[in-house]
Amino acid sequence: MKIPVIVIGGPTASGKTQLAIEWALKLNGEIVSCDSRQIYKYMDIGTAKPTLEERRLIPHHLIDIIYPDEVMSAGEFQKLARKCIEEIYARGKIPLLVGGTGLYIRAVIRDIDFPPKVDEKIREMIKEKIKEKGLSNVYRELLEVDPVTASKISPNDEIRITRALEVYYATGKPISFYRRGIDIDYPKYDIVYFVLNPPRDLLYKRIEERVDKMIQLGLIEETKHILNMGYSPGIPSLQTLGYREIIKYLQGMYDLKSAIEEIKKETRRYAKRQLTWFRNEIRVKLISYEEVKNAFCKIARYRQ
RNA sequence: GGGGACGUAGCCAAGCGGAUUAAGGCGGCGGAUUGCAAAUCCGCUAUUCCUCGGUUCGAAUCCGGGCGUCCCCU
Repeated sequence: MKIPVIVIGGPTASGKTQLAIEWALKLNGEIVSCDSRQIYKYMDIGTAKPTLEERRLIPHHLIDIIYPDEVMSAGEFQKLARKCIEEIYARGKIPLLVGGTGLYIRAVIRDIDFPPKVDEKIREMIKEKIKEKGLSNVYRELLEVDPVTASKISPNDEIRITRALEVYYATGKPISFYRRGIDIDYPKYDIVYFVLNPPRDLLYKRIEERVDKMIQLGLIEETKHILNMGYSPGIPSLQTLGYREIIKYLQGMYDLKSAIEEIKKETRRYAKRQLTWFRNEIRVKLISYEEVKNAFCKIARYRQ
């Protein structure tokens, strides 16, 4: 028998946290956060983590699991989340997978096998090569060793070109080899996948309010604090929306007002990207706030 | 009342008679996304240049009237 898993996705500021807690209480569930930023310690305000009270009310997993200078990946996350889900279920509770990182959710619930871990040195080597020979030449190289993947990637997409090439060098096989036979079904668990989909104007309003609130709560101080601990402003975790702009403000590249405007704008765009992802994810149920109650009926059978 | 400047997409803005089928930026919208994903990347977004008329083979570009905005003088 497959383990039942309730998935709640949705764009940032759509109210996932609150809904998840509400449902977890009703279902006797526990929450597995599926958020690529809330995994970081110290980054609390800017990632809108659930409060300590909320976490006391319902156990939340996979929050605060690594330090800002550590790196998480979809593959690593997949393992961690699956372990959580199994443990929760073994405890006689219902796992709720909730968050805004669509790729992480997909990695957990679909049957995706990621290529084996690649030595950091290989990536460094490729980055060096890009610096020396230029991205277009490195892209041409990918075109030769893995034309299938290359044709799907933009010649400007440095991150994906690097990845495809590093997998090729590390394993001798094109990354497209590892993508074959991916099942688009949900073979792993018994999934009910909801996506919160508020009207665009309401969502944007909520984003504005949330960003203002983050500033009030001390996003600037939090950023300073992380920097003071010795973390470099250049590390991937600090490229996170919000922290990135505040760092620029602290460096004098923005005045505060512009920084805040920039965060709002970028958050809107981020929400849009999330919606694109969720909209095109298979077998999801997009629900408005009005439909939330009705949606719960579909999962009420799990109530104990 | 007199003089001057200007009026190009939601906003900013280039073009100043024919390589324009009207640059570019911002914003907006859509999409991709398989071990960095709150990252990264891609696409779309003015059949028309305030308006009416004129000059011309040809006008956003020149001329005139109208409307509007701004500045200066009185």
